[in-house]
Formats: sequence, C-alpha cells, structure tokens
Amino acid sequence: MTRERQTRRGRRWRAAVAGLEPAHLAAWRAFLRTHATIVRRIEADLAAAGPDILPLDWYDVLVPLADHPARRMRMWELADAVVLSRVNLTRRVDRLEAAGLLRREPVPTDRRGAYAVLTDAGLAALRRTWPHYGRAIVARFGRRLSTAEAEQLAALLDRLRTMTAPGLGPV
Amino acid sequence: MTRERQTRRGRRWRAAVAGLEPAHLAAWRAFLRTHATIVRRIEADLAAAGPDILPLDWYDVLVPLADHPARRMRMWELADAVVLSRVNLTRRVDRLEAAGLLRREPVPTDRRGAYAVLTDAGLAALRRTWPHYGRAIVARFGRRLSTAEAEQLAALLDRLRTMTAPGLGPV
DNA sequence: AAAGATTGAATCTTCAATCTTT
DNA sequence: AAAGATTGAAGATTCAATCTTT
Repeated sequence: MTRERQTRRGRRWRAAVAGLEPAHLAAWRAFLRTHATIVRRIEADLAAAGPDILPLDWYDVLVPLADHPARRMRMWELADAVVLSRVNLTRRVDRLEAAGLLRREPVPTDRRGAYAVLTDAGLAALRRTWPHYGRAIVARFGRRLSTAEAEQLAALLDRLRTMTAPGLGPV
Repeated sequence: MTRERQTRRGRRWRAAVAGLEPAHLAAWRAFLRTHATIVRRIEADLAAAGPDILPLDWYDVLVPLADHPARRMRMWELADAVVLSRVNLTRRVDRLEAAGLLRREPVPTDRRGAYAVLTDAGLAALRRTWPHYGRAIVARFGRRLSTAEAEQLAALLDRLRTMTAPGLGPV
C-alpha cells in the first residue's frame, strides 16, 4: 500500500468512554503536561546551580535518610520511601555510595540486610541543595498560587492519590 | 570515622527559604507523589489489559500523529508535541517503526527531513488502547472529582504550566 | 554556518535469576 | 520456603559528535 487511507483531518478515532467527562480528561492532560514541564524546569534550575548541587532524583533518595532517626534506613524501607520513579535501589545506592553521599552498613541483628546510612558529605550536599530547590519551587510552582489555592490543590491531589479504585485490580 | 555524628532525630537540616510557604511546599510534594502514584497505576492497568494494548509512552507518541491532518508530522514537530519525557525521538521512532505502528517517509520539499507517518496498524492500536486508557483515567483520576473540581484543578495546573518565572533563567 | 536528523558511547533502568540468611 | 538484597543481560535514555542538505 502506497498511502494510508487518509481521513480528512485526523479525526474521531476515540470512542466514547463511559463516565469520562471532558472536564476530567482535560484535567488529566493538564496534570501530565504541567508535571512534565515543571519538573523539567526545576531540574534545569538545579543543574544550573552548579556541579555540587544534587539532581532531583538523588535528592529524593537522600531526604528520607536525613529525616530519619540516626540517618539510616533498611534498603527496602528506603525503597518504599522514595517518591520519584520506582528505583532499582541497589544500583542507585551504588552510585550514591561511590559519590560518598551515603554508605552501607550491615545490620547487626539480621545478616541478610543492610542499612543505607547518610554520610556527613551527604547531609552537607542536602543542605547545599535545599535552598536552590526551595527557590525553584517558589519560582516554578508557588509564585502563582495563593495560600488558599495551594491548600485546595494539595487537598485535591491527596484525594486522588489515596483513593482506591474498585473494579480495576489492585494498586 | 566509625559512626556519623548522630543528631537526635534527623531534624532541621533545611534552612528557611524566602517566600516558600508551608502550604506551597505541601502542594508541591502532593503533586510529585500523586503523579508518581497515578501514572504507575495507569501504566499497570494498561499492561494488565493485554499485550496488544500500548504502553503510555508509545501512546503518547502516536496520539499527535492521529490528531494531525494526513496523520503525519515532521520529526521535530512530533518531538515538540510529545508530552511525557523529552524523548530521543529518533530511537523511539525506530522502535515504533519496527513494531509497524508508524513509518518514515521522506519530505519531498526538503531532503534533510523525514515525516513520521501513522500506519493503519498504528491507528488500530490507538483505537484498541483508548478504551482501556479512558477507563483507567476515570478509575484512577476522574472518579473522585466532581466536574467543578476537575475544572478547578485544570485551571490551577494550566496557570502553573504557562507561567514564566522571571529571575531564574530561561525555560 | 545553521537546520534536520542520525549515530556512538556511556549511563541508567528493568526483569528475572541468584545468593544468603531467616 | 520466604525475605532481603545483589547480579547479569537486555533495553532505553542521554549527550555530544557527525552527516547531509539548505
């Protein structure tokens, strides 16, 4: 075949879906687009802030450790705490360990397990990074929202996240 | 050193950031978490729907083609239209072409360029995928939002996306 | 020289298989 | 056998360098 059958204007290939309102679809698309755009911007801000400022995904792994008593967590615990992208934590921790930002320690009571422990260098990197990250959040996200709108948005998003959807399988 | 200097409870390593209100930070975190959670769920829904249902990132590349006159776009044009993840479009198109969902065509008027053209198989795959995707959007995203809330959410998100942030460089 | 797209090499991710300890 | 974590191999992504055409 030399040419696709050509509809006049690339139209109407989406069948109606029960229960899907235009407003919901528009919100979903805005959600995807906005996330992609803003995360890219903030990553660019961090990259532009200098070579000793952490990228977002490294930051994301180290934060739970810094917020945890004794600055250490089991590997599986850390894997659950990480937000962005389900990681293959083993390898990511390899890289963070190679960079000196954390180290592994054996668990005294369970010889299968390992702790990931934030090093002083890791904590210092978090402290350096946070002001840049915080300002980027203000600039790229917070500046256009009133306090009330931010609360509204957070409430809507939390509801979306914590809901369970019956009838479409687990998780 | 055998042990990190151990703060009592992994506390207070974040310095205050000018202009960053707690509500804004909470909204930002909710945004990241909700996105990660819902996108994962929807990807799992699509994967569970069967082997001839497209994954989200393939779908994302083919949609602009289906919505375009003549079902074809220049490579750079398609790259701009794709939402999720800045792609190396060349390779992704390689894979889609290998799967028969699109093909390349030379541009008659510009021998540097190439069109990406949606094939009939590609359009069929979109048609198959959309009902599953649409239902997943309802189940994972739309079900908990009233129409008014969805409109509110879309408005907030669009404002965030289209704003320019003076003072923090381009993009 | 700049625009449009492709390629090579390094890095990163993912999946299943593996290893050790419980 | 199951839990905790690591490894190998395949696949995907990214960056800069390249190639061709304008």
